[in-house]
Amino acid sequence: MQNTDYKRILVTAALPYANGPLHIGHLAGAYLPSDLYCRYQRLQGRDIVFICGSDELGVAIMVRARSEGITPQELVDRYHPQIEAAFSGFGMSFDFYGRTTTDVHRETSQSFFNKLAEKDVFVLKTEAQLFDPEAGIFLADRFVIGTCPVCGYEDAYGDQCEKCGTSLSPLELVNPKSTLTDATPELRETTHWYLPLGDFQDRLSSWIDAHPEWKSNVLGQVRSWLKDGLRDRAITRDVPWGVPVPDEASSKAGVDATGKVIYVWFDAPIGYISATREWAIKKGDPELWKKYWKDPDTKLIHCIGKDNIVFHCLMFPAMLMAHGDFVLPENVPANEFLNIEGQKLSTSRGWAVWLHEYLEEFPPDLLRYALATMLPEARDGDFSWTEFQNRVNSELADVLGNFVNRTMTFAWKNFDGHVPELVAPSRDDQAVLDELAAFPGRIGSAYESFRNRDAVFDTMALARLGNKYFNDTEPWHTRKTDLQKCGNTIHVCLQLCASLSVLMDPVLPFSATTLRKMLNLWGVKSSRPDEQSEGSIGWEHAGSSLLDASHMLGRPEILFKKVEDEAIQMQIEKLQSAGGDKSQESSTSFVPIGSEIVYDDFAKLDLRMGTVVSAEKIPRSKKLLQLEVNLGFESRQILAGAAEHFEPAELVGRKVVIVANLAPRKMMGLESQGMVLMAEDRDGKLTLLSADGEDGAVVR
RNA sequence: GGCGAGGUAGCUCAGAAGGUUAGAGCGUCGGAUUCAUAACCCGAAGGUCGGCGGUUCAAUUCCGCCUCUCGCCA
Repeated sequence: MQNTDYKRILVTAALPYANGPLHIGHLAGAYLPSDLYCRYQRLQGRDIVFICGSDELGVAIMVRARSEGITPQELVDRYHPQIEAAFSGFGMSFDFYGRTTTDVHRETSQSFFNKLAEKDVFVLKTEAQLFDPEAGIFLADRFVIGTCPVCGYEDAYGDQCEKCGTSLSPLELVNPKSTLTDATPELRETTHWYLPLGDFQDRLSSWIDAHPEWKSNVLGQVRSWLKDGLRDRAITRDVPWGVPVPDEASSKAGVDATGKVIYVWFDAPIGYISATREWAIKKGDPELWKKYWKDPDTKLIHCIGKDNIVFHCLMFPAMLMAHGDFVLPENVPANEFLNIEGQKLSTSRGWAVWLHEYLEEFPPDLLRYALATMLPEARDGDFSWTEFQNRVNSELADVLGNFVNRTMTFAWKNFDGHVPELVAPSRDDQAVLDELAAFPGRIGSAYESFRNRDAVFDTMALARLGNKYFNDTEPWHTRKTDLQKCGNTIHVCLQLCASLSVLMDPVLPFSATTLRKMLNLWGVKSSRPDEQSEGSIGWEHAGSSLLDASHMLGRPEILFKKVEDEAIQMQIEKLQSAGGDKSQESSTSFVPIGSEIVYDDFAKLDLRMGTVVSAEKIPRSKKLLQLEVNLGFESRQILAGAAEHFEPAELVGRKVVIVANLAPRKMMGLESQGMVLMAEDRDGKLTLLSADGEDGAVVR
């Protein structure tokens, strides 16, 4: 149930991981939605604090720094300011943007950890893990590579072979190697703290059950985890980059915690708390943070992408429950993912729109608006540059910008830049003013329930209403026939502009400010935390007239310039060349030549010619085709992983080379008696290997 | 493989305690208009609501199976 009695709101946006720049997916997932919400709430005059910061700890950053030959601190010192600058360029209105390498964060995380240790929440387990003797650290599965015991692929990861898809544990690899140093890992015993999530299962379940209003994608995911049953999760790591396990906890447990740190997923959400503490310190009231984290009158909202659901809906709440002093999140409105031009976003492939690059080309409001209309609220969404252009040109410029512009220029041309008086309003005039009164409530309730797209759409509807009213009342006629009537129209249109300047502020904060300047409208509350605003005009006032008759307007200017085709074309080309170059780069590299063999090794293979007699798809398999191959003297059933490359019909009658003495193997319940040889291009495309010999001919 | 979320007009997406002609914006086509950023306004065409079955007087909406996309887990 939604409690509306909260006295204050605390909003957190997922901490971006400081190992690279931000892209459009970040913005669409967590940051724009949370910023819309916070700006709206500030205009409502609510007591709200908006917290975010860089997540700077953890193995991935350490590894990245190592590969660049710099220290982890140097790496995060590079990205933290970049990320912060991109956020600020897009107008993210954080009350505080922190980072997890601060003393306050270390202290906060450790005391949280200690508190849980004191309460005997943790479980300790000792296990053998792979240790890199050269780097002096324990290795996550992912950082061990070696030869796959199943298919012989030499660069299989410790958790899975990417070639044959087999799930592995690092201990199964032949010739395991550390990806950090190439050293051969050794098995060593190590002890770790675990959070026994199972102990919280019942409390988490009933807490989740009390929130049927959460988004279905979130509830579905969380219930699925709960149904599976929650397992213990290790919350410490043997890694030299993180918050050290505190002495109190380690001596209490009697464990030497040298070199052990708190797992990044444990300390990162605590980063919300530590950033709030730093905010309070900066405000000169160091205890102020407690009001937002510990007073049950606080409504806590976590804005995240869907990849973070389990941590924010189960793990962190369990931590907060275990600690006992903190409020639990009231909602976790997670968004889905945003694709770009129909393809999954991929930073490694260069398929991304980087925020700092965008800011060099276009004003931030354009992307804020376009993204807000495409937010992946219920399912994965798609960003395309032409869609961006359409949104900007036909909605921002044509509908909103043009409405403001036609109203303003009309007022200047015919009323000397003054707001005409409203005298004896017609039924049409009054009807529009009445409609206006409903907008703040309608848009507001959409923001309130995280339906941001609806909110933005309804905002634009006000400009549409204005255009229609302008057309219907035809002031360009009435200025000659009935100046009073004409004045009424412009009066009402100007009121709509003024209201828009407030109602559009969450999505288009920069343009809203420009519009207010054009209208010479002062005294509106700020939607930013850092601007001292004496303003008394808030969200609810936007439903009524904000401009007095004879109020002097400022000069009109174009609010939104159209985006030209060339600019869009450039962006598309840039994207494709970035994405294309990368894929070419990876595909130009041929698979390296395998290790040398002697003739006898080759002679073991019995290769034969054959003819495909029949071919059909195997119903439940994506890759496999079931082939009947005639070898002249006998017929074989062979399963070939070629379903994605050939239609069964096109294989029938083809001459093929097969490995005839390969041990039979069962796949999908069918026996495969051999293997059809195919050539695999760098892009993974398969073609048959063939010759003209008779069926059964030996291939040498 | 198990689980979760989705598959609705050309595009981006709403919606439906099951019930007369399934909606919006953009795009397209036609009309009207000229104050305005060749903008605005009006109208029209466009959908077997992923497929197949079932429940029902009635399903796109409920149930089952299948299929495709994305994700989580193993």
